[in-house]
Amino acid sequence: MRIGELAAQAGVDVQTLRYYEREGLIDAPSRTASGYRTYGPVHLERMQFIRHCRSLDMPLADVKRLIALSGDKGVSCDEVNGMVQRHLERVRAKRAALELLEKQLAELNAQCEAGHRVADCGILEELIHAAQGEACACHPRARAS
Amino acid sequence: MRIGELAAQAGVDVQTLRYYEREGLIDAPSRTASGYRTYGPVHLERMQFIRHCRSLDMPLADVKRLIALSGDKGVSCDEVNGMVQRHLERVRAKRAALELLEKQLAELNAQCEAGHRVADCGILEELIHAAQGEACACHPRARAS
DNA sequence: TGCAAACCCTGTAGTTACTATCGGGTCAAG
DNA sequence: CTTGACCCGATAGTAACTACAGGGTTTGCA
Repeated sequence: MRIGELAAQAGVDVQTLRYYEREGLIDAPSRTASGYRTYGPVHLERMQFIRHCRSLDMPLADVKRLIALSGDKGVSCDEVNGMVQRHLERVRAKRAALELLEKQLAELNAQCEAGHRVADCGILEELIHAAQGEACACHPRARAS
Repeated sequence: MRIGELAAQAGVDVQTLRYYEREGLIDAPSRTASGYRTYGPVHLERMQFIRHCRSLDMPLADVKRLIALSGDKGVSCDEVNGMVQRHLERVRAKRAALELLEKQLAELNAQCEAGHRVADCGILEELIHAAQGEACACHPRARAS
C-alpha cells in the first residue's frame, strides 16, 4: 500500500504520515526501487492507535511513550496509568476554565444590540472598564492558562 | 517607566511587551538616549485591555481589530458584536468537546489498577482495541477538532 | 572611583502538531 | 507519448509566546 492509500484509510493527510515517520511514531516502511514508501497492515494498525490517542487529545510525546511501553509487555503499567491520569487532570482543568470563559463571553455578548455605534458599544465599554478595574475575575493575578 | 516596570505592572513578561510592539498591538514608546524604551500610563492601560481580552482567550488578531475599532467611535459596532459572538461559539464547541473527552478519559482511567504489568494493562488494551474497531465514538470519521 | 548586579537591547530559534508550498521525479491510462 | 494523479525531500508557515546568545547601560554601594 502506498502512502496515499494509507493516508485515506487512516483518515489523515499524506504529510502527516511523513511527519509521524520523521518523529519516530511509525516505523520507516520499505521502499520501491523508485523510492516510494510501501506500507503493510501493521502500519495501518499503528496509525489507528495513534489516531485514537490523538482523538483523546494526547500529546504526541505521550503517544510515542505508549507505543514504546506497549512493546515491552513485562514492564509495570504505572507509567501508563500516570500519563492518562495527568492528561485527565489537564483536560478537566481546561474544561473548567472554558466553562467560566463561556459564561463571561455570554454576558459580554448580552451587552450589545446590533446596529449602534462603537461610541456606545456595551462590549467595548465593558472590556475597557473591566481592564481598568483592579482585579477583575478574568485576570486575578497570573494569567489563566 | 521602563519595560521591566511596565511588565511587572501589567503582569506579563518583558519579552511579551516587545513581541506585542513588533506585532503592532502597542505603540512603539519613546526611547532614552541609550535606546531604552520609556512607557507612559497609556501603555499600561492598553496592556490591561489586551490582557483582559487575552484572559477571555481572544486571538491577538481580534484584539488588534478591537483596538483599531475602539479608536474609531463613529463606526458601527456590528463587527465587535460579531467577533465576540463567533468567539463564544468557538469556546462553546471546544468546551463540549472537552466534556466528552473528559468522560472518555475517566472511563479509560478506571480500567487500570496500580502495580500490574503492561501485558495486562486495561488502558493499553482499551486503547488498542478501540483503535482496531471500525468506528469508535472517539474517531468517527473526521478528527475531532 | 570602581565594580558588580540588575537591568536593557536586538536577533534568532524553539515550542505543538501539523499544513502548505516548491521544484522535481514516477506511474498508469489512453 | 502525453497528461494527470501520485510521490519525493526540504523548507516555511501557523499562534502566542518563551528562551537563549551576545552584547550595552544603570544603579547602588564600598
